[in-house]
Amino acid sequence: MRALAIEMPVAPVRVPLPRAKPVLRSVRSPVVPREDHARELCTLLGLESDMAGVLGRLGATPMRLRKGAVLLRAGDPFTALYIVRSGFLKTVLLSQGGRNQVSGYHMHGDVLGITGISTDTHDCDVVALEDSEVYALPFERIEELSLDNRRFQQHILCLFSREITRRHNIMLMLGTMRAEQRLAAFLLELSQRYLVMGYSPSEYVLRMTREEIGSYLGLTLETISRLCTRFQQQGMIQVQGRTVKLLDRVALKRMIGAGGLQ
Amino acid sequence: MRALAIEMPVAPVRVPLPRAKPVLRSVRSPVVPREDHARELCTLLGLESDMAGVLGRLGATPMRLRKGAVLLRAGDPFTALYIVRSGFLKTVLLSQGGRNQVSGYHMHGDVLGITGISTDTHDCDVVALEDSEVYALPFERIEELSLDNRRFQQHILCLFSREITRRHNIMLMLGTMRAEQRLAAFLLELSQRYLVMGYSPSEYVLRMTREEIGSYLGLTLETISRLCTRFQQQGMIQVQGRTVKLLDRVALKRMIGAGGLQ
DNA sequence: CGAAAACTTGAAAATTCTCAAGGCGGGTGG
DNA sequence: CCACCCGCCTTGAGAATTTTCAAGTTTTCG
Repeated sequence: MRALAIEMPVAPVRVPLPRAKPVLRSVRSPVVPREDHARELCTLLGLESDMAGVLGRLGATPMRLRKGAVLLRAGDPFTALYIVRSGFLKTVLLSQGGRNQVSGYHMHGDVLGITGISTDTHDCDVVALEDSEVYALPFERIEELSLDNRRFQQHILCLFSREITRRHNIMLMLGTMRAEQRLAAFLLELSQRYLVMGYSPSEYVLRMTREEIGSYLGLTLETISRLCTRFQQQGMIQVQGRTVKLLDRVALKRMIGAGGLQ
Repeated sequence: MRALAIEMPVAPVRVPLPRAKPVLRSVRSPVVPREDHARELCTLLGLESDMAGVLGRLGATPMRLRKGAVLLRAGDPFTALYIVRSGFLKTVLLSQGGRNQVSGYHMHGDVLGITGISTDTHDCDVVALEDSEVYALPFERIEELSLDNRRFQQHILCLFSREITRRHNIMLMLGTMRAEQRLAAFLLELSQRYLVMGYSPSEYVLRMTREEIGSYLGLTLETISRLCTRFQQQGMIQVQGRTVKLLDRVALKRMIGAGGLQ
């Protein structure tokens, strides 16, 4: 483990989830009974609560990351998978030629580090874009549990499959959409994620710079900036620094649907 | 199974693998003892041969696909994974907006259909670009075997992980390379695959149209065509219809390394 | 052999990048 | 507390890349 600014273990942050969907200015964790990590893991992984007993044997270690902290660095030995409890992280792919690209943004419930399995080494950096909490799930234990428990095994495979599907969507975006469509898709994707997490889907704060958005979308920061301005002029969104309001969701969706390459 | 032009079962095609690396005009299968599918699966999956006994319980079904035949169509129920024995196939991603993109080309040893797991439904088309043979591996049996056999389980997970890594490389290509770099990377990738399979890495026949190459690379067919011409003028390759000779591999690699977005 | 599909090439248009300059904002040290 | 600095963002103009449209050629296959 080469991550530096990591403190552990974590006492869950006790911030009650407001009833009305709040503007997400900072991602916080739901209230969880202290020490009962297993039950929370059930939720995070999307398993039924009767699996909590089984998950207890995983030996999940909660970790806290300060903003800017590195959870994984390319080249780190692979020992565990990670699942995000709270906060916001990015994954950065690196290639031989100094090429690099943000390949994903991660929040509550996302799984990190899967690609390390085949090479026993992680192939990308994972960095916290704000104070975050993750659980480290020792991979050996995951394998053991999978051998024991069919439902758990199915769930793990399902999870892997979903990760591939997510990449497929990114590939479709990079390969077939033009700039404005990519940004619209990106904004709506974030919106959807926040909605599922119980936050306002129509107003949120970006956790990444224009440059990072551009990297993820295969565009330059200037293009992102210009598009934000244009979308605002067209009345589809309102941008104020990193705060975004989606004013015309329908128009954004229409923009994605129409045209594109070819 | 909605695939139509499928005949089964298969008597392995008996074409001896020439000693000198032949120009790959048509992908053929290596000689395999009749009926001993399990042993061949070991090779295809990259498992040691002592796993053949275990693999026998998979109940792998060989299938033969004529050129143009559809192995999977988006929406098909998920029941099995497939592994390519011979031939050449493409995967086509489809999205709501009529958007579609070739997301991969597959040959000897590649696994298909992984993304179906999470939704119980396949989300992309798989089409044979030439006469091909695949094994269908009933997913239930894969799960059962995984519960029984740790090494097999590890291998399956490893395989999934590798598939994600493959997507990562495509994302890097689409997100950070310009047209000429993408094509160079594509040609070298094919070359590498053929080398591993024991065919000439410096001369091969493309199995797909310019349009399909373009779709995979996020470019138009005209761009592909122009780039082929230009690469030829620059003496890096020689193209004659679908036959490609790589004349200056170093130049191609240099082209990928240099520059790009940003 | 003929039709259809695939490919090449040109020219103009559109998109996106690059380079450059300036503004905003938040945090730090004086 | 204020000024300053640094990172981040915006905007413009010109350049480069890639697409689009159009026409003609070659190849494939029944």
